[in-house]
Amino acid sequence: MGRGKTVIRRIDNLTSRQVTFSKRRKGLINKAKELAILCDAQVGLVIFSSTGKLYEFASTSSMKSVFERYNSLKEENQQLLNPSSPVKFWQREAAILRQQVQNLQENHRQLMGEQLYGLRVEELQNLESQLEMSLKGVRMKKGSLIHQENVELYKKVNLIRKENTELSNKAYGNGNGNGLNSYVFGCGEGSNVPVHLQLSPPERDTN
Amino acid sequence: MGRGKTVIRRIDNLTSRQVTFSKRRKGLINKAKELAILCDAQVGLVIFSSTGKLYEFASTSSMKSVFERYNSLKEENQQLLNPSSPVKFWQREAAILRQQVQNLQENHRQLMGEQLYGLRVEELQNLESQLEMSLKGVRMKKGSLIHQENVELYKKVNLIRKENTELSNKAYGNGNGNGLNSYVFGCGEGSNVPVHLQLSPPERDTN
DNA sequence: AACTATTTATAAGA
DNA sequence: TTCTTATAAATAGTT
Repeated sequence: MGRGKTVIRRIDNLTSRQVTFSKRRKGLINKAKELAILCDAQVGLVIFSSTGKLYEFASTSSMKSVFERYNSLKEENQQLLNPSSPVKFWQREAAILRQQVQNLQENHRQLMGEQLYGLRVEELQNLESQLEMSLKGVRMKKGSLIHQENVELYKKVNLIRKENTELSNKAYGNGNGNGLNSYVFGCGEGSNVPVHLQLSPPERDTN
Repeated sequence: MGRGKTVIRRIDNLTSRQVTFSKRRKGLINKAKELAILCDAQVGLVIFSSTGKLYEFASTSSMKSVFERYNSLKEENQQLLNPSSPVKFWQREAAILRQQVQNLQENHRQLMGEQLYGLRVEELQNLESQLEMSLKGVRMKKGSLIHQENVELYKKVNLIRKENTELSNKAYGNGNGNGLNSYVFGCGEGSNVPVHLQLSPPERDTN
């Protein structure tokens, strides 16, 4: 890809070899990244220049984890002779779990309304029903939670109001106030207007 | 490089992800080879597919030598190379995966409208919005799928109708039939009633 | 698995 | 080194 066709053979000229190395190294690492992201793969790449300088890329946290995975997998071949080895057990365990994670992830994505490509109309219909059910459940829960909170707030306000009344009575004498004046007490600033509290109306259902 | 510009983001569709993986993996390994030859570099490349399958390339005799060089340069522990405890690795792997499964399962249950106990109103609100979005996506997908199927059926029916007309003309001579008779042909049994097909109305949106 | 329209990478030149 | 540009190569979408 360039001004001329290139034969794959060691570049003799030092300068152009270095330039090519720099360009292609960048390209290679970039492609490794893209593969990892696009295809959900784990990639480890190590490059030593002819002068011994190290360049690396690992799609996961560290090159170490890539190496470990590589070695563990390679180890499998040697452990094959010993079928009852604990390594085998854990490898199988990991494989099962990995599959489980993949299934759950796919399921999750579909529940999030993504990755709907392969589905048939019937399957989409089921998904839709499921989502409607879920939505209903969530809305009910939210509604009852809000209701409950309101009830508690209402109680609290009533309690405070009662306290106010009692304080008012204490301050102005027992037979004096009619109880309505108690509202001018309150919390000092900002709350000198009577508050009319009631339960909030039930959540409207948009369905 | 292809029929369309590609955004670097996980490919949702499983099939095309696998196809892309296969193509790009080949390309990447090829580029790694070329870099090694052209620029006289030592390259090690390890790729794990999302299903856990291993692909590798090492420009020198073995991946091990690449790792050794890497480790000696990084001055890291050499125990990676003589894996004294592959069991440990797989145990850790399994633990991580198990945690992942648990998280996904909890998430899944909440998306299914279950296990909503600990959530606050705000969290429920977010969940509700998410579900509404998902539902919208699913309905759109379903709608377009049904529409598409209808369009194709419509085309097919038109084609068959045309064939019928032509057959009718052949059977009764060119100037003879008025074309309507063609309907009495058809598929033998069960379909001797003229069918009036049209595109179905757009999906009603219950939202 | 092929094909091909496009995009992307890069060789050569500045 | 870095930028530009012509061209080779890779590959996304399609068959």
